[in-house]
Amino acid sequence: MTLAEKAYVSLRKDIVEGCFAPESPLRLADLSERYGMGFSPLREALNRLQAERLVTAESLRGFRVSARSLAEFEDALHARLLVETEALRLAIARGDDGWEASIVAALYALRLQARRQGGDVDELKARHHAFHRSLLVACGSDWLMDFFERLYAATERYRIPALIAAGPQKRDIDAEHGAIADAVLARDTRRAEELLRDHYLRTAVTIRSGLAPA
Amino acid sequence: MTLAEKAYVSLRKDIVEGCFAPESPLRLADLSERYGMGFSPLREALNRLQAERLVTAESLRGFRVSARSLAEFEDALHARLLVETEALRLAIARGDDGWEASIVAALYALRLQARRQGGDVDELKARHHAFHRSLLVACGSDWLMDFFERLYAATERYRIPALIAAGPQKRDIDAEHGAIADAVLARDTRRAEELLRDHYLRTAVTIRSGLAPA
DNA sequence: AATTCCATTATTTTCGAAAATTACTATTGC
DNA sequence: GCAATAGTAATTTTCGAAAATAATGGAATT
Repeated sequence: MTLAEKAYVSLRKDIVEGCFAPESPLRLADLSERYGMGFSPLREALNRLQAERLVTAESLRGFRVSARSLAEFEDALHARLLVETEALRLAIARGDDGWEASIVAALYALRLQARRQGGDVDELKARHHAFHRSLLVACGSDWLMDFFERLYAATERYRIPALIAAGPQKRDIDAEHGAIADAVLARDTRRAEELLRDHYLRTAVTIRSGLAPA
Repeated sequence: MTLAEKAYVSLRKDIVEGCFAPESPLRLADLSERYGMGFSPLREALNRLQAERLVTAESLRGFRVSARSLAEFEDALHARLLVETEALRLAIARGDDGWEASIVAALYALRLQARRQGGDVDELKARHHAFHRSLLVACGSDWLMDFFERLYAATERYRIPALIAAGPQKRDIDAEHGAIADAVLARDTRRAEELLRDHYLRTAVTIRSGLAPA
């Protein structure tokens, strides 16, 4: 893996996880020290992230972490529902046995990590992402999967801080995931779409309440 | 405008217009000579285009123009219909007088250029793009507009060569545009969606017939 | 003849410095 | 006191060379 690729992965993770505050400038000298590389690979990574809307660039004034706002979250949520319900419909129509098995496996792995007390939070996030991706991956559309990845990252920037702010959840998220998986495996398109939609709308409620005061 | 931005604009245009054959390698030395700049701004532009799926990169083997295939075209078309019908619905629901006026203006400008014999083809393409964008811009969703721009570029890579290959059109594209604009201005969501859909599906027929032999 | 190995060449990737631009600070003039 | 300004520092952007890696071609070996 080249340095530019490493820079892309690290920066993307750190931005999504909120290590850099929204709108804070991403100075090359700082990044160079933080990640231990020269300017060139960092600039390449920043350009990729710019195309993904995770960072913004202004001519001759460098790069900043993209702003967060309620409006942008609502927009991303709306786009996400559009993209994911369509991808889910296609996946249920097209998915084969291997796809079904991969959903079961992803859900199982997610639950293992969720129940492990004091487990690695990064690993939990990765498995959560993997589960949601597994539901859609059989849609067979590179474009929809690309949009899914973008929107997942965009909304994750809101979800993580909101979860921390909201404290203990009243929701049984594990059960929600289970119900979605059941509906998908039963090829019940309408029910799966509805459950996935509700799942995201419930998360949105938490995020909105955490975002309103800020 | 920085050199990297110029490189991005030029490269994007040249790739969409097919100046570089699909899958052909984009060698830095060649690009450096073609665009009259060093490697750094070119690499930054290529990284942005990679995030947009117009170029592909392989570690330590540089960049290539993304492949074209019937499957990818069908995928992009499908995603485009999903995104644009939703954006159109929102725009019709939300657009104000200024938006309506901008559609009338864009259509008028497009027709002027289309009827000008021997006019600048680049200008015609730009106005065609501007007209289609004007229909959607009132949707108020940055994400959907972002996806629109991506998918427009992706499908334009197929449309231009197909138009050349197909020769004189039997379609009255001008009338199709007019009908779409009329339906949108009448706020007839269902009809507007249907006409836009048909418009793209007709273009798709031409593209498929031009792509099948290749 | 086919294959492996090595040397050479071509190309990408990265760095460090130079150039260009912006941001900051202190000073001047009113 | 405050705006304009010149000078300085900080920062981004770009270049050219160096380092790293891949591709090529030819000789030696099986």
